[in-house]
Amino acid sequence: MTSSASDLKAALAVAGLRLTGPRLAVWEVVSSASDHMTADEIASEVGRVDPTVNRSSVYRSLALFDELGLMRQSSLGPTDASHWELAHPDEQFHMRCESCGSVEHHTGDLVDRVRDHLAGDHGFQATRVDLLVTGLCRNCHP
Amino acid sequence: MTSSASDLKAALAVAGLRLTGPRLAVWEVVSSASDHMTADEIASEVGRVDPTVNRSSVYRSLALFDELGLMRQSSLGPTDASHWELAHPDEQFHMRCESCGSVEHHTGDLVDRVRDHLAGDHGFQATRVDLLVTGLCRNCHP
DNA sequence: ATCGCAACTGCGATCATTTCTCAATAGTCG
DNA sequence: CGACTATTGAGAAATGATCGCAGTTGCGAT
Repeated sequence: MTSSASDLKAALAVAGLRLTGPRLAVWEVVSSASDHMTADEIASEVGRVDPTVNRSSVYRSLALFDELGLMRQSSLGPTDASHWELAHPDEQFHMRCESCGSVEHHTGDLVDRVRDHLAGDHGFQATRVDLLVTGLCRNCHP
Repeated sequence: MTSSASDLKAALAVAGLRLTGPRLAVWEVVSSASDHMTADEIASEVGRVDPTVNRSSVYRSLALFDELGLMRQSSLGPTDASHWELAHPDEQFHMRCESCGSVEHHTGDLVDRVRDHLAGDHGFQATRVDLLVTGLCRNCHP
């Protein structure tokens, strides 16, 4: 068991939950991915490692990890399937280029500044900021 | 025909498209709504006015209006159904209170500032900014 | 170790939302 | 009027996600 797996086990344990095969498989697939993945991609990859794992369990695991704050669900458009990635301590957002289709993950203080602005000016205490920017990336605009 | 309906007709005409019954009905329902609506709510309301209008046409009209920049599609969570509202010249974003469930539409320079920040620091030319903030509104947090 | 029980899973049905296909209809322009 | 094309209704189907249930299993307590 790798160290991140025992971390996962500990995180589950404090909530009275267990580290199971499906959950570990989902965790390993997502955490070893270089990019974010759709639930479907995750399910396929998990299925290659362990074909007995059911799709429902993948969804259940993802929802659980999201609830525990271990992963983050995001969407690249109202119609598209959700994407999943490990939660990052610095909140991040996505910039999608509508020309080349690339999706850049971006970390920075922008999200924090949005949060502060809302707290100050609007009395709104943000727990979660979902920001998706669509446009032309550096390589694609004139 | 109201003035906004003839504006709509003109906007369609420049694209070589027609103002039809279903399109007008969808337009009137959405533009007379005080809040944003789901496609399902729009379809129901359109159905009350004209029961012969098919659901598909509602979806088609909404997609068309979005493409023409007349309406705006947004989503309050990766799983939730899309919501539609008239496009607003000042871009706006949504603040959803996770306690009382209220959704506040907010207009302001925040979105523009995000846009400017990305253009300056990251060379990203944003055409669209989707911002959803979840948290506790003024009335619900301590 | 092994026991016991609640957490968890596989399975498959089911749901909700949205898109598709296609033949029929209807504006619009000459 | 006649042809051309946009548009529609109708319903099937694709997609993404969730649910209920009966059986299984992880893991702390014994």
